[in-house]
Amino acid sequence: MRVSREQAAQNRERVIETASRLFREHGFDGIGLKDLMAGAGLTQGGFYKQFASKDELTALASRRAIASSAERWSSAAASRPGDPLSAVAEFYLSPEHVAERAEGCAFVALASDAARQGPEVKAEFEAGIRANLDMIASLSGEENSDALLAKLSMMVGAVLLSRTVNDETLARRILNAAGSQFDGHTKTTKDAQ
Amino acid sequence: MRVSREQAAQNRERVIETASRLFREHGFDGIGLKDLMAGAGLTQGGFYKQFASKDELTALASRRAIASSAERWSSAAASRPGDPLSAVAEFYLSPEHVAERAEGCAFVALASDAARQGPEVKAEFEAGIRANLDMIASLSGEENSDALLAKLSMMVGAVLLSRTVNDETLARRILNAAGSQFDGHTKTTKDAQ
DNA sequence: CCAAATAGATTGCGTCCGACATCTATGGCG
DNA sequence: CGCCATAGATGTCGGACGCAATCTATTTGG
Repeated sequence: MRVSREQAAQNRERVIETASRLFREHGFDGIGLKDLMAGAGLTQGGFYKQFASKDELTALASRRAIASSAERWSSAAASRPGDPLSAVAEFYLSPEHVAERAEGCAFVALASDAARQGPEVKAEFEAGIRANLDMIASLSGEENSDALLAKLSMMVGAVLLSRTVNDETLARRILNAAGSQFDGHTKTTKDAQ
Repeated sequence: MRVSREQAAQNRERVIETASRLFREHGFDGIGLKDLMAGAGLTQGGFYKQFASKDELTALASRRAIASSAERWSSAAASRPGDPLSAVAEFYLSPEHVAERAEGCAFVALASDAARQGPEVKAEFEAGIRANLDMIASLSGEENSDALLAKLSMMVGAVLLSRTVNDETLARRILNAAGSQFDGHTKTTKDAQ
């Protein structure tokens, strides 16, 4: 059935938005076009009128996922103007964020997958990393961007590793270990032995 | 055709070994049983006489990949007895290691995938993280295991992120940023601006 | 100690399912 | 009315998984 031009544009956006969540949850190879479209309330048939290929949607959804993650960073930073970096770390390294696979950090959820994708997808990740770095640099006033890159790497790695273990206690220990690098001894989550 | 008992055992090992490399290269969902068996010089037919399911092979191959990574850590550490941790970092954060997807660190290559797997696979990653932590703790003599966990997270995150970008210069910058956290200013790779 | 029977590793084929991609029909918007 | 976004059906391919046939290493009866 034909829908309004505006409706069609909204549908396209909804597909991208849905894909950004479902890809994070299941991986690029872990979910098919049928389920992606169904997640947006559509059927698979119309997919190729909106997108050239699954790869194109992969790139678009990557950009969306990364942008969504960036918003969470800046809103966390805004919540503690005095020390935005530790605010970001506290949010980022929380068990709640680790549990939110579909809406959590795109780097954590998709980096292993992205490494195997083509230049289009990698370009989105590259731009996302640069943007993220610029953002926390301007927020924190830190001049040494290498130190920020190292911290970003650590945060991504910590959440990633904490998602691969069964033991909840170990998962928190990893998060706390990374968190303690930010502020000496401020606990970022409830204590873990 | 029947082969000797010993030959069959070797075949099984070769399948696991092959899978540990091909999974790292293509992801758990990125390669099928046919190609996995073909990589070991066998056909798909006999798979289920050796393994209960693809998931079982996934867990076995994860263990193998992690063990293989651990060997590289300890051999790197052994190459510089005076400062094993920086030796590990230098090897780990090198562009060569980043390029070696099939034989590089299993955490980097498979962590995003592992986070979506069942408890069997996660158990292998959990054990691998613990073993890795114990190893570098005894090697470095560092008592603060949280500091080591943070460094491990940073190294994994740095290699992971550097694999997701197109720009080689940015990739090296990420690696160097992580490397500089180990020894103040020792360069871990050739200069990147 | 050898030959026949058995065990079992591997193959090739088949089934079922879901993937991506394409085409036609529909029916409401412009 | 004509365009076009969507639905539904279809094609082709590759996925996981299973089974019967094959052929030989191993075991065992003589």
